[in-house]
This record gives sequence, structure tokens and C-alpha cells, in this order.
Amino acid sequence: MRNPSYTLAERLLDTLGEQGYRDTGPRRAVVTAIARKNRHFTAEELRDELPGIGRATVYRALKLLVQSGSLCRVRLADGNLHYQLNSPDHHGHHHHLLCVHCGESQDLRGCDLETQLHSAAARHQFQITGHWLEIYGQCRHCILSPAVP
Amino acid sequence: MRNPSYTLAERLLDTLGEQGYRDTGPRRAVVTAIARKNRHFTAEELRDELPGIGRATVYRALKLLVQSGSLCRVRLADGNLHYQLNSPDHHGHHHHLLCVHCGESQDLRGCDLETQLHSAAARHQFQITGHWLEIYGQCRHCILSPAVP
DNA sequence: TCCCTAACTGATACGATATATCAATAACTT
DNA sequence: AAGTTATTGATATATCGTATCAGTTAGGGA
Repeated sequence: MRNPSYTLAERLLDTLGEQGYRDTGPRRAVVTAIARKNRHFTAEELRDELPGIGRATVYRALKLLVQSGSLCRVRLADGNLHYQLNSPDHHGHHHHLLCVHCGESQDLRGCDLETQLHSAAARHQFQITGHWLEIYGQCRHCILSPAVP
Repeated sequence: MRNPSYTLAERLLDTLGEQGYRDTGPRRAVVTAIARKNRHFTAEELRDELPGIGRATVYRALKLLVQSGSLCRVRLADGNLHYQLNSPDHHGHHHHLLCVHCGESQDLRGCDLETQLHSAAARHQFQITGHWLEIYGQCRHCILSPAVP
């Protein structure tokens, strides 16, 4: 953390700025709303919090942030697509442990899934170029205490 | 195979029949169209082949076949949901090797992914209740020869 | 065989999610 | 300050699927 006053919203805007995207009022509003999130969220949830911002602007900002690696798209067990802030130090390919009770998401670390997948696929003479994995369950808090809806 | 004349379509209808679902003309048409498929397909593709059948009927038949284990829902890399016939001997939980060139799908065998996932998740004190995995790449035929669009 | 009832059908409306268009506007560059 | 280019947002459009409901049909029992 460079400076306590260097907010997450500013970091996201800076990341976009480095890629030539402008710092505009509506975009700043979207990014600020995203920065407040402490769990995954849908595009429409976000839109509801930004009544003055056009629908297309919200969706465009989401797309830019996914492209820049600041956001991940995660798919819940019901098939709905949610967005999830990436931690700054974990931009590469990774998977999520999604708690179906409280919506917490942890990054899965220490799993050399890729190695195992490649060797299994090799037995089928299949060359893997990509994959999508989501993991659903209960986080440590929700195992101990009932879900808070 | 019981009998050369015992078609895949009949097998699917029998499976539904065992669950109390009726053998109707529209349903038979949907199942017959599905049985002709040699790769994964979307609901709308199927609907286009059945101009006389109502949209809801097509979707209802797909849902029943997924519930009965005859069809798998697979999600392609672009996020689109496709349907894929299950081999009769492989109804349980499994994953797919989806060729992005020709649309072939193989079932992945010999991968104890679950074991590895559970132990990795345990380190996060996370209790897995489900997961979704799709694997994309090139099948053995498409590695050797260019894709046939 | 006829009849009855529950299952089924399909037209239509609806809803959720997301993109395309395009004229007006605002941000950055010089 | 001006010009160029990205951006915005209203609107239309597209996709994918479910809900409703009156009319129809399948299949078992009398």
C-alpha cells in the first residue's frame, strides 16, 4: 500500500488510465461503487446502486475492469454471472472458493490442478488450451455458524 | 446394444417413460433430433430444426433429459450453454474435454480431481459441496489437421 | 372400447442479461 | 482555446429462458 489515502477506487482508475482510458465522472462513480464491495456482485446489483448512470456505462466499465485484470467474472452454482474484485497481488489465472452461504470468495492457492489436468488430458491425446473451474461450498465461518441471509 | 433397431431416440424415450413421462409426438420429435446430434448443441439450434414444435416444449424436453441423466449441460469458453449427449455407461459426475475446433466432446476419465480439490480446499478450511469444470482445447484430430468449419 | 384425468402443448407474455447504435458531450493534447 | 477522440446514455435490439393458461392428448381403468 503506497499511502493510506491511495484508495482502491483510485488504484482501479489508475490501472485504466495506464491503458489509455479516461477518468470521467460516470466511470469514477462505477469504480467507486465496485471498490466498496466486499463480496461478489452482479452487474444489475451494481446498476441499482448507480441510478444516475446509464446501463451501457456500467457494463462497459465492468468489461474494462475484467480486461485489465482488476475484476474476475465468476459463475455461481445457479449459473448467474457475478463479478469479484481481484487482490492486487493475484492477477494471474486462479480459481475461487465460493461460499454459497455468505458469498465470500477466497482464491484457491497451492493446487497444481493444471499439471494434473494436462497429464490426464494427454492420455486422451487432447491438448488443453484453457479451462473454467468454480468451486462451491461453505467457508470456515459458515461451517461453524448458520448463514446470515 | 440390445438390438440394432433399438435406436438412441427410443432409449431416451424409454428412460423418460420409466420416470412417468409420456411418449408424445412433439417430445418424440425433439428426442429424435437430439439423437441425431454428434456434437454438443444449443437449445436454439435444436429449436431451429423443429419449426413445428413450440419453444417451451423444446426447453421442457431438454430439462427432462438433463434431469434423467441422458444429457449434460456444458458451458463453452464463450459462456454459451450447450447440451451434450451422455454415453449410456457414463451417467455419473464427470468432466468434458471440449474441442474448440470441431466441437467434439470426450469424457475425461482417470482424473481424481475431487481428491486433490478437497485437500487443497481443506487448507483453506473450506468445505466443498460442488464444482463446475470445463476443459477447452484441441482434440487429437484437430491437432493434426486444420479445423473443418 | 370409451371415458376420465392428469400430463402435455404451444401461443404469448414476461424477465433477466447484455450488446449495438448514434447523436450529444466531455476529456485530454497541443 | 481549439480540435480530436473517447465517452456517455437513451433507446432499440438480441439472447436465453421461464410463467401462464386454455385447449389437447395419452394412457390406464371401467
